[in-house]
Amino acid sequence: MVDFEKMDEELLKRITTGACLSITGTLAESLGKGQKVEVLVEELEILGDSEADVSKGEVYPLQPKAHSLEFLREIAHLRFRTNTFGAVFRIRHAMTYAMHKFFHDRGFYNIHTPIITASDAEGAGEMFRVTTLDPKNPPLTEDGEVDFREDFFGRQTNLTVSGQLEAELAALALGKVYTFGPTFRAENSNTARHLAEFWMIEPEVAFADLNDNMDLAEANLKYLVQYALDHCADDLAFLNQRALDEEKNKKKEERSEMSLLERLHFVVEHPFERITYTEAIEILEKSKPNKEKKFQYPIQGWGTDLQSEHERYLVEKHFKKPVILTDYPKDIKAFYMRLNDDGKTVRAMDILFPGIGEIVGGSQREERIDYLRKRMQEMHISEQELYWYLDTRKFGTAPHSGYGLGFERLLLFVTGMTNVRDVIPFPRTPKSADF
RNA sequence: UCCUCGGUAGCUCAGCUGGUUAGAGCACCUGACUGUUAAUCAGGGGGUCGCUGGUUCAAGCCCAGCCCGGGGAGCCA
Repeated sequence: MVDFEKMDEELLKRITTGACLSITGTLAESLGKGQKVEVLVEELEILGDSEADVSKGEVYPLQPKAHSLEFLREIAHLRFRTNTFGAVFRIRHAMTYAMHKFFHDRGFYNIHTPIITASDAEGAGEMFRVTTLDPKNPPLTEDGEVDFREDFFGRQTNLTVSGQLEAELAALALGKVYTFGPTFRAENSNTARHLAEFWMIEPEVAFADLNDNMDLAEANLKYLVQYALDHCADDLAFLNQRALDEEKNKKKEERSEMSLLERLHFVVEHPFERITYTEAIEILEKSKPNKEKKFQYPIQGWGTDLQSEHERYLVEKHFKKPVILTDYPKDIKAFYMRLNDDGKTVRAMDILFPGIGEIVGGSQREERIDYLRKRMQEMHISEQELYWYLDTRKFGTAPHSGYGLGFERLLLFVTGMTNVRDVIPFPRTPKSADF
């Protein structure tokens, strides 16, 4: 509250949207509506003018009005200043802290797995090459190929697509470990759920089977959601209202059945549904949309991977809660997953969340070296390159399990935002690495 | 990468079946006002209509290619 007669008019004029002020005054009961208290300004200093050069047609991009998230993404260096992104990134911090607390309180050790890696055999996705060679004039071998022996590490290296294999090494010594770090995928994925650089949490537990793994993951997700409810109430209330306002512009059938806060409470209060892939196929085959041919991809019987529309049906229509799908056919899963006694399925689990899809992917690992070698051969994965991984099976192996949790996908659920690009400060996506 | 919708002022958008000097609200500037809380009153400046090429007497509007963004799909976390 400024007394216009006591303040320098020129000074007041300089206060534009975005300016940084230092104010000294008296806190008093407010006469205005919509607020209880206000500061009666005695001293006012402008620490930082928000100086757009009007003669050049410049403007401070943030205006006192609602901006589209797409526009704010283009000015990611300034979007921290909006109340929406303030709330989102405070929650991101809280979730980071809560993640470490969850694992620490349960006796897990945090392992820093390498970001630059020489292995490219994991099959988790396309990798980014790391090199210091001159792209215009690389050293060549006699065969005319690029000679990576001349490269910085003396071999081809990439950015990691997963810390899992290294985490397994640690788990088979320390017992319970987890990683929490950046992960890179050079896939040309253009969706609201994928980033080229994202953060992943990968716990790995010795002597744990798939059931232990599911229990851990479910507890993990519920703990984080509960932590947000307990510690980020103001920001969640704001985001809840924001989402409700957004929904007003949508058609009735496109609106969600529950508000953000209702969804968070619901997840904490209800057990996740656990079913096998085989049971899921049966449900889908008998489902209404399948019989009425409403699915774009009709259920082709046992063996094929589920499409997004099938996962959404199970989670959003059939069970109406998070679903853990287990025991997938081995042919659609990674080489390190433990083979079941039926010889055709593996001890895999995916956790599917409403509106997000796969938020967790994990498995009980194949600890039996013969089975593991056989799978690697079938999938053309070099034993020489992964000798260090096989060594853990060779020398005193143990049953163990783990999973990967996509941090940004979790944040989508907790914040109610709908695009992963809006829950990471500086998103990296195909054709976009600004700031 | 595929399908689909879109790209008009700093932002959000309008622009009818192609037809004179391309509009609104907000923002910005000037002045007035001042118990104001995102939108007080009056006036003003501001647009190579994504880019390139084509059709036409005439293109913001039609056609082609490209670039960028949204939504959906695939890949996955």
